[in-house]
Amino acid sequence: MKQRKLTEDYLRTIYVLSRQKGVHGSDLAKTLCVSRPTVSVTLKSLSEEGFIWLDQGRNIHLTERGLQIAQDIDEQNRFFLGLLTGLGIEAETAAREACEMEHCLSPESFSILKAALGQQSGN
Amino acid sequence: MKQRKLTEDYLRTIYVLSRQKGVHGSDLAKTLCVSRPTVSVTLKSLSEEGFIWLDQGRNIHLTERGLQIAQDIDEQNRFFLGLLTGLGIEAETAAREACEMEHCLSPESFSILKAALGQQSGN
DNA sequence: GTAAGAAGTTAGCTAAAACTAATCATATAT
DNA sequence: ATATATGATTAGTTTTAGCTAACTTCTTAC
Repeated sequence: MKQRKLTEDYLRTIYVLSRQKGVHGSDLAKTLCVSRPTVSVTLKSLSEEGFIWLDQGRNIHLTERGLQIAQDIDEQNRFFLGLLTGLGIEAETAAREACEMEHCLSPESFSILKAALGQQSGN
Repeated sequence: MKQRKLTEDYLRTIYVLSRQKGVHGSDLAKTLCVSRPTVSVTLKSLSEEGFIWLDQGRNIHLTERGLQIAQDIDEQNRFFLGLLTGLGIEAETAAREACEMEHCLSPESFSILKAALGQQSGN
């Protein structure tokens, strides 16, 4: 796994989906719009890197380390989404752009930005 | 040329360097920290896509289309750099993160964000 | 109990973007 | 004028991340 964005997209998706129900590889394939073999290979490397683990029912779970990243990225996503939609940018555009912005800042930089702009975006 | 970020990084670098002097492939290799052959191949595709052209002295020039992108990305870079450093984030971190953020927003979304936050960042 | 279907994996391919090594071209210095 | 050094390109390799096709499992229906 080389690209940070790819790891973060998988972890955030697992995090969001797992709040509804058990997450399987096929759910990720659907949500991330990639094939099941691609998911299979990517999950193997995420598992080897200690971000996720699989139970006996093939449900995907985040490790402590994976969860920390997923929560940070998810919070950044919601922050930037709120900021952009709050400025009147169309929902689909804002969603696409927030999905890019969520990968730019370290947790430290993000918390500084959030503290400075928090009031404007409603978060 | 598939990745938008790659195109934009090249165009912005050409734009910035060309305000000092004529830009050659070797200058880009140095600034972007890639090999000369990589620059050569990338410039070929940027040229085929109508973003740049080369004069007889092998100086690289932006086309109208390339210049528009380069100026937009450069302005976004300076905006985000100002925003992050203005919040007290360390210069090197801010530079690295601004170089990511500059690729996230469309010109339209950026101009809305700039209008809303312009006063805080000093831009 | 077996057939069908859904989920997962393996194998093999492709494209993008990087690299090194080698070659080609040009320009400068003596 | 020729040798050296600088710059550009070509060829060939590697890695990452995607794909399809084929195979394996597992579950469920009859």
